[in-house]
Amino acid sequence: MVQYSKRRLDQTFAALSDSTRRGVLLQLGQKDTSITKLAEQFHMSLTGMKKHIGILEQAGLVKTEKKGRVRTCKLGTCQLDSEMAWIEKYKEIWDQRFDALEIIVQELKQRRENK
Amino acid sequence: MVQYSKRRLDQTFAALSDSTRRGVLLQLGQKDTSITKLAEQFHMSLTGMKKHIGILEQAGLVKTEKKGRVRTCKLGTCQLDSEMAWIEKYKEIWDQRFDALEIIVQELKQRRENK
DNA sequence: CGAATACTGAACCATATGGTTCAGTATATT
DNA sequence: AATATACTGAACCATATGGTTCAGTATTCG
Repeated sequence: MVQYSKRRLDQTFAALSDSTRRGVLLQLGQKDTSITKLAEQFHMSLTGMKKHIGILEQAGLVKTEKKGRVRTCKLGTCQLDSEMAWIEKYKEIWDQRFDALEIIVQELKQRRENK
Repeated sequence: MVQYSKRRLDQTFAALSDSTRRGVLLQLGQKDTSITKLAEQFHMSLTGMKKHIGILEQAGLVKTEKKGRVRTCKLGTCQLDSEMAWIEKYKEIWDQRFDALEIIVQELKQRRENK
C-alpha cells in the first residue's frame, strides 16, 4: 500500500541508486527504445525491465507511449504543449530534486575553503 | 572522461534516497553531532540512528570518531563529486533535448504572435 | 564504588526491492 | 486463420531496508 506517500526526492534518488536504471537513462539519452530492446541490452527478462521502467516513470525520469504492440521509452520531459511553463517546471523540478545535494556540496566546499 | 564507480554510485544514491539520512547530512552541515542527539532530533531509537549513520559512513558521506563514550558524526570530505558528475551528464543530455524542443516552442509562439 | 550515560550487537519484524517464471491479451505478419 | 511478437499481470523467491527491543560493554559522574 503506501507508495503514493513517498516523496519525490526519495523516489528520484532511489530510482538513481540502481546501475541498470542509470544505464537505461543514459541509453534513452541516445535513442528512444522499446522495453524489449532494453531488456536484451541489459540482459534481463522483459518483465524485469518493465519493472525498472515503471520505477523510472514513477519518478518522472522516463515517459513511455504505447503504439500497437510496442511501448517506446524516452527521457521524461515536460508537457510539449505548455510552452513557457517548460523552463519554469524544468528548473523547479531539478532544483527541488537536487536541492539537498547542492546544499551538501556547498557545505563541503565551504569547509574545504575554510580549513 | 570521468570514471564512475558503479558500486559507489549505487551506495551514494541509495544513501540519499532516505529523507532521514538527507536530514542528517543537512544537520551535520550545521554542526557535528553525536548519535544520541541525532536520534532524539529525528525521533528514532539510538540503534536505528546508528544504522543510518553506518549507511552514510559506508557511502563515505559521513565520518565518525569516538571519544570516550561519545561517537561524534561529521560530514565526510568531498565525496559527492562523481555523483554530481553523473547528474551533470544526465542533465547535459536532457539539456540537449530541451534545447531542440525549445526551438520548436519558440517557433510555435512566434507563429501565434504573428497570426 | 555504584549509577547513569552512550554506544554496540544480536535478534526480530514487516515491507520493499530486484529479479524470475508462467499464463494471458493485443497486435502484427505470413 | 494461424503464428509470432510485445507487452501485461500475477505469483513467487531471496535478499535488503528501516525500524524495533533487549542485553550487553565501556566510560563518566557523584
